[in-house]
Amino acid sequence: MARQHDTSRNLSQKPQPRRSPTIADIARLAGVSPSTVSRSLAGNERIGKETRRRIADVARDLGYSVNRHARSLRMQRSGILLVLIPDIANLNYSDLLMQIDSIAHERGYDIRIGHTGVDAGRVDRQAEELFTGGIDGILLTSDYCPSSISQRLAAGEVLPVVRTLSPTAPDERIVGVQIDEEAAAFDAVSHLVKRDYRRIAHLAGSPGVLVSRLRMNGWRRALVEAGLQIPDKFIGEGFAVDDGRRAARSLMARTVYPDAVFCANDLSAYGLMAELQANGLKIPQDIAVAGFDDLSFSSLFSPPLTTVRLPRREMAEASVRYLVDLIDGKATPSPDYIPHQLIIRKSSGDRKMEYEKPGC
Amino acid sequence: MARQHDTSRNLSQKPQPRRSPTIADIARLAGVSPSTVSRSLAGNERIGKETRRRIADVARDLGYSVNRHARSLRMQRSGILLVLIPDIANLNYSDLLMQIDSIAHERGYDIRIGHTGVDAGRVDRQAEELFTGGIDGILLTSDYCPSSISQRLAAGEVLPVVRTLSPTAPDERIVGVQIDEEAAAFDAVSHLVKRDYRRIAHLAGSPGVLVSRLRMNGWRRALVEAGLQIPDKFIGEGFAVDDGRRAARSLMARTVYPDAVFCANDLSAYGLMAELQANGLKIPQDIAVAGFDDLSFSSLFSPPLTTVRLPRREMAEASVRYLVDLIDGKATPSPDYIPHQLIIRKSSGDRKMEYEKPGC
DNA sequence: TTGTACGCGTTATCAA
DNA sequence: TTGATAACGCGTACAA
Repeated sequence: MARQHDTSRNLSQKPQPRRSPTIADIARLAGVSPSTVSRSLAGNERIGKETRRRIADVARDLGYSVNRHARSLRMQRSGILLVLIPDIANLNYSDLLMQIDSIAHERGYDIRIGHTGVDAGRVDRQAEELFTGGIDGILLTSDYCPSSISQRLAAGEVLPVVRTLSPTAPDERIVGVQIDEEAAAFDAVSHLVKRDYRRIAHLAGSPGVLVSRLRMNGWRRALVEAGLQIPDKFIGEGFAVDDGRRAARSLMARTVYPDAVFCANDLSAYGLMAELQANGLKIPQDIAVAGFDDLSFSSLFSPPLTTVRLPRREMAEASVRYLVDLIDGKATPSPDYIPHQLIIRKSSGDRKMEYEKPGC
Repeated sequence: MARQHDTSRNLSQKPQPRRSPTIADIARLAGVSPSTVSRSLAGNERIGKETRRRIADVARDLGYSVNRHARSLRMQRSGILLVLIPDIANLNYSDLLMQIDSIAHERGYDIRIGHTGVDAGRVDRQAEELFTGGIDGILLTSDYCPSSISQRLAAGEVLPVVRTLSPTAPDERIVGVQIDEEAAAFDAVSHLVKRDYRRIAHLAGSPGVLVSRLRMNGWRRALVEAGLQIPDKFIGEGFAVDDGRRAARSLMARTVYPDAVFCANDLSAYGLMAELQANGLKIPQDIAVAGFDDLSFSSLFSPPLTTVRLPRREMAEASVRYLVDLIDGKATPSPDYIPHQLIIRKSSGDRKMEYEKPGC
């Protein structure tokens, strides 16, 4: 029985958002024990039909919802996946993130974001929570891997960690979901060859990153198979828009221009195109361009950019599924390559074609 | 004393990632009580110098890190902010999100993302955690507000909820951090007028959204003040790229073209420009274009897009600070408008100017 | 079918 | 300066 006369406490307490209902509250009002409420709300237990209804009613009336921290503490399981992303404001990652979020949700998980590009120390701390129960698993999307993770991996522990997007394995033991980067680059460059471009330069990514080497290898192999000459130097390096701009300037400083450029990603291709166009060069008439990623803006540029479409949806799906299986302790076979696709747009138009460019 | 001979349990247990150290473990090894460990690790308590050192050493050796769920449960405080975002893959939001994340971190908070555009029911459930201790506060970035929040707000409760980016208040009681949308639109259109454009059309946003009405008002007012005719119809509606494309087609179906279009946001301006250019129209010679948002790609288009820069960094900073103050129960004055800025680029180039377009 | 008792890891209060 | 104790809200083994 509540003591009806003890109003002093109510009067003295601050206007704090009053405590939200717990299963104990429901139990009291429904005239059952807390454990019965817990079981009933969990669903799949043997509970009296009438009891179940009464509990459900009270819970609804009270606006009950479970305290996730209490549950996580008790269950030693949080239902949270940590996704490590270098840069949310990069469309390649944010698009992937959206897919991951939606698929994780289908599997009953929420995601937290670890911003590796901004503050690695902070991300390392977030990753530690894998061992304190704060998070259940980690999804890597770049070659960054928190030190605590790689240490334990090296010690032979099996951890719920999966990598996608990036083909780089910070540790061999981390399973990855990826495309065949080299084959994709090969396809893109071979397409340029087929369109009669002959001096095909490469805007390489970052030298230290495996994905750059793979895409470069694809480019090189395509040239070799076509019997074309391989330039001794790239026209530039880097994945950022400004790297593309810089590459364009260095390109235009030469005596002989390439007639096509295969860029390691779309972003740098944007910068390259913008700078070339700002200096009066026409794409693809003067120089053709191809990229890698297929960001949503690539179809909007004038001319729209030919590029390799990264199957982000499929990668998200496969990697989340794999990670969840790992968490559940189910052994699953290591996944195959996800199929990629070359999207041909006007930036690589056949140089001998007539363009529907009006005017001029 | 640990029973040295009780190895049976170690043998029988599965290769589970063994339990991570707790303060109890540290206490045992350091020869003190758990409470002392807790206080010492928390920092600002009166702890013996030697004791403190010993505890710190043991904690480091064990690789201890705090269990966030246990702490949150005990503290009734999670250190997590829920940010409601319609679409992470929209640069306007993802850029804002990055700023928010970084500033929230400075203030000691982590953020969780609520994807209102994808699954509103799910977001409503996430918002419920404000009352169960799962999250400490909510940051709104669109006009979407979870039902449980608006209900309690309507009931007069004071909640740690702040809105930014969107000028729409789902509820008057929610404080907002915003720019003067109407003035910004006015500035953009006035700039077009100054550049001698006379038939300035408007690609409106979504009719139901306040931000659309504000930007439209700014457009209208600028025309009125310049003594120009106000078209009886918009050339289209919507914020998406495809809405811009559609608007371009409807525009080109007319007998008299406008000579400039003020778009409610950059994304729709991208679509408009792409479609106009695909049909041989030149920007700005045939039609000038201005947008709103200043996404990072707007400087890359050819021609680069004139637009209103949304001060996302400043908005993130002010709104997070305000939210944290609200959580801490500090009364702060409602913030003023954040200053905006018009970024003038070539898409609104003076029509009488000679362009450095080569060729032709 | 339901209730009792306990523990998940932490911090706050109180007493020493 | 330190330790014992309780409590945050939940789920579950065990007993009834």
